[in-house]
Amino acid sequence: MQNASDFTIDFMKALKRRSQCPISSSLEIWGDKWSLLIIRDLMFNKKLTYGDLLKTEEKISTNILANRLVMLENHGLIQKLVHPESKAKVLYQLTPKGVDLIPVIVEINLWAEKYFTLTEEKKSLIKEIKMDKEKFILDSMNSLLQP
Amino acid sequence: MQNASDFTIDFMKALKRRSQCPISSSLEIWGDKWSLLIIRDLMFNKKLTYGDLLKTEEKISTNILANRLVMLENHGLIQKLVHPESKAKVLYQLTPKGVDLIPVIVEINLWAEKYFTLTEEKKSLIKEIKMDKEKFILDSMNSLLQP
DNA sequence: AAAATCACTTGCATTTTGCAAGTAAATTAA
DNA sequence: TTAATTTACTTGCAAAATGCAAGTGATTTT
Repeated sequence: MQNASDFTIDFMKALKRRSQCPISSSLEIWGDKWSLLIIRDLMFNKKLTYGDLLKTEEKISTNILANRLVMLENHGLIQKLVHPESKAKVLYQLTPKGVDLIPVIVEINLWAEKYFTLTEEKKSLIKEIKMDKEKFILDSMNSLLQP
Repeated sequence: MQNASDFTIDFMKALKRRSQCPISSSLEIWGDKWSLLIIRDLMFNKKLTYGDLLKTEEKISTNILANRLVMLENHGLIQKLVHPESKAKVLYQLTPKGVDLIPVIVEINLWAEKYFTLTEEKKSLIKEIKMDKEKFILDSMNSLLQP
């Protein structure tokens, strides 16, 4: 289905921008139902395997996950790492470009807290954000950027 | 194609959440390539007609625009207004729920400015945001919330 | 009255999504 | 050592969404 040259076509298509608008350009990379969920998971867990990402509550499909990981990797938001214990496993982590999406993730959380009913766990996370948003963002980014 | 009962099914489907996660719940409403572009346009222009929204640089298709407008309206992010001059025209504007997405839009702009080449116009907008982000957000929201 | 504009709707081809089975390489269990 | 399991995808297929362009009924303009 999706072989190397098909993928290249998709990737090249994504490089051709609908407009010069920053919002539009961004949505072309991660404006779908799944990509920010992957960013979310890597933000909270630092390094995850393909299998870890498959097991989330939202139950992403294998082909969608594979496709999104390749897109995010090719756009420089995530990178693959060698797994310390197993050649069969791949680890993914955010790049600095991906880490820079944390303020977006934080603002989405704040918006959602206002309009959705959330679990106590999510509520306490958001309470923590609200105590000092900028500090939360900075700490999260620093934590993710060190090895 | 999309009649009232088909639409109800779609809308009810969107109410059933993949998970309790705030990010996931949000993406289920506006996590696509087009919805935040509509929010963007209403943020900068306050009230727009269907035809105005069709004429943007990104060239959204008529069926996609119609579908997104209905979804955003049904989820309470935008509302329709009677046009002061014409029964043929409909005006759309952001509700407070939609206005509350401005911090998200702002953070996306800041992210994009770091990773894309932007026009001078967009650069100066972002320069203005950076001068005092919270003030920019507050002023934008207040401006949109008054009649 | 005819033509143009408006907000959609529709037909159709293409693309994407989602389900579930498949595959080759690596690892673990027997 | 062999067999079974795990891993990261890949694939086949049906359903759903997207995008192009024409269509439609109501309203407005010529």
